[in-house]
Amino acid sequence: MSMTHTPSRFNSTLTSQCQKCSLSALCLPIALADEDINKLDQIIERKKPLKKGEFLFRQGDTFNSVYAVRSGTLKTFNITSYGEEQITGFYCPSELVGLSGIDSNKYPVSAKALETTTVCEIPFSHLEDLSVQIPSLRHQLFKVMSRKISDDQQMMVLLGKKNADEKVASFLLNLSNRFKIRGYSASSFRLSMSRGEIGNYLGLAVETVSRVITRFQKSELIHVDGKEIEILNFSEMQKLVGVASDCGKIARI
Amino acid sequence: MSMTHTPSRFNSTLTSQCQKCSLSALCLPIALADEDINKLDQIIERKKPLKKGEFLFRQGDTFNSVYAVRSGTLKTFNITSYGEEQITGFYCPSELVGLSGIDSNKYPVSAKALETTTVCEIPFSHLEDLSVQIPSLRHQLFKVMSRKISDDQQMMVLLGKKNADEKVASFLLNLSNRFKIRGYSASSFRLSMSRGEIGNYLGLAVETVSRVITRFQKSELIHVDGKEIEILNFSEMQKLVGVASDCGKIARI
DNA sequence: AGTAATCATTGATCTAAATCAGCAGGCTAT
DNA sequence: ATAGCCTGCTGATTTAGATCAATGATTACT
Repeated sequence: MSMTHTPSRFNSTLTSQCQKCSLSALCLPIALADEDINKLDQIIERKKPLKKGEFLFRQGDTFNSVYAVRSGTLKTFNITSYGEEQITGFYCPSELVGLSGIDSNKYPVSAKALETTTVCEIPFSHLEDLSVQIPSLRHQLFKVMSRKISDDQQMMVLLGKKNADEKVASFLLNLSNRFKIRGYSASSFRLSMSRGEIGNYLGLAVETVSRVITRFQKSELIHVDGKEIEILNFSEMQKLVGVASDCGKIARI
Repeated sequence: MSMTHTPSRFNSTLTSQCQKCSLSALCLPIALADEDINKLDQIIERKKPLKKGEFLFRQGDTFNSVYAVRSGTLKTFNITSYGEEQITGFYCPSELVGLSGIDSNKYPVSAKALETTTVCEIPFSHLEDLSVQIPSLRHQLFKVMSRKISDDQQMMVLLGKKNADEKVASFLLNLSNRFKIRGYSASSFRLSMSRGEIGNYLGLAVETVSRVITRFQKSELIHVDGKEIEILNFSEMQKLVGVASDCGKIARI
């Protein structure tokens, strides 16, 4: 064991963690040269796992870092003036959480683990500095933020214009695609969030989510067993959400 | 008239347009040194005014530039799979349009003028280059994008959780604040969008918008004359939208 | 293992907002 | 001017989804 620093299971400077990480093709290192990945690697802190229900940060906390999910799932949410929680997003491995804190230097949302979750902490000031040295990293960062903006706008369309069936179908297909991109099955996966959380996110009552899911199962679009979901009929599901506008969206990385 | 380039009413290289622009304190030049403002100024193209109904860009167009609104108002919208328009935002002077195009190199929305509107075109590749030289510009750009993300998330809360009264009240107070920040009256302004466009944006039917506005007028919260709006009772309006969570949001630049 | 607590499902009822429909005031184009 | 067309307003009716209520099914706790 070295005396000068304490390499841990979560942070070794001998070899690049990012290079070994199976998510590097989806995460910030995308399109970076090996030596640049190493530079990025050195500013990243691997944190110890969060247990289900633990906070990564809270609404109002001072913003210092963005976080890349390594494993598990997070939700972000606001507390409204009536004290209810409003979920603004779910985050899968390789996705970046906390970007909304840059503007005001405080996180405008809280982030909480839906299951045991590990994240890479990326101090934003270091990331900004590094983005000056590495043009492709800078561009990637702009792309990630831009992507977030257009995804959120799609979400606004969903909330403003779609009915319950379309909302739930969009949600399931969106998750399916995110799993697919990460190399998991697109047709069979486990929901890490509760029906209540799905409803909260989609602007629906729990009961409505439950009824829609039951209805989808009866019409053999999906098969459900608790939190396990299997999508049986993709083309019908896609028809439901409106293939033309959404599928392109949903299919993009 | 020079032979080497053609200075126009909209683009003079002799003096910095940005420095003279009354919006510079709100727009990208915020916090820039004079010489840096000049550098920024030189990559910006002032475009000739758009007439009401003209497009700035269309969904699917190749992304090259972001645009700062100089005067007038724009709306951005998606065309859904059913061919309906879904408005995703309204843009006032000093606000940046087109950031959602960075990711895919195509604009995922269309942008259209609601009235005679002038914009500054900012080629994004130049802006990116310049952001390497000017740290405060780079940081400002990250901030603007971050701000957009958190504003859109507030909009998601509005669409998902609020009733018709709260939606319309939030909308009016949000506009009011944007006018106030720009040095116009916070209490008295003109809506550049139709009732139909407001409803579309808020996820409400035109009739509902009309009824809510009439109701607000009857309870003396506002006074309305066509597109002219006067807010008579700010505190009641703020109570309606839920002061705690939204007002801080709405009040920020 | 056993009990409490939370989560999910289903049915009955209610309601906010959509839809349908009719009309009036402004604008544009002839 | 005048016809035709949007835009906005209001009333009547309908409906999708919320709310209320009750009961299983999972999960968490000790």
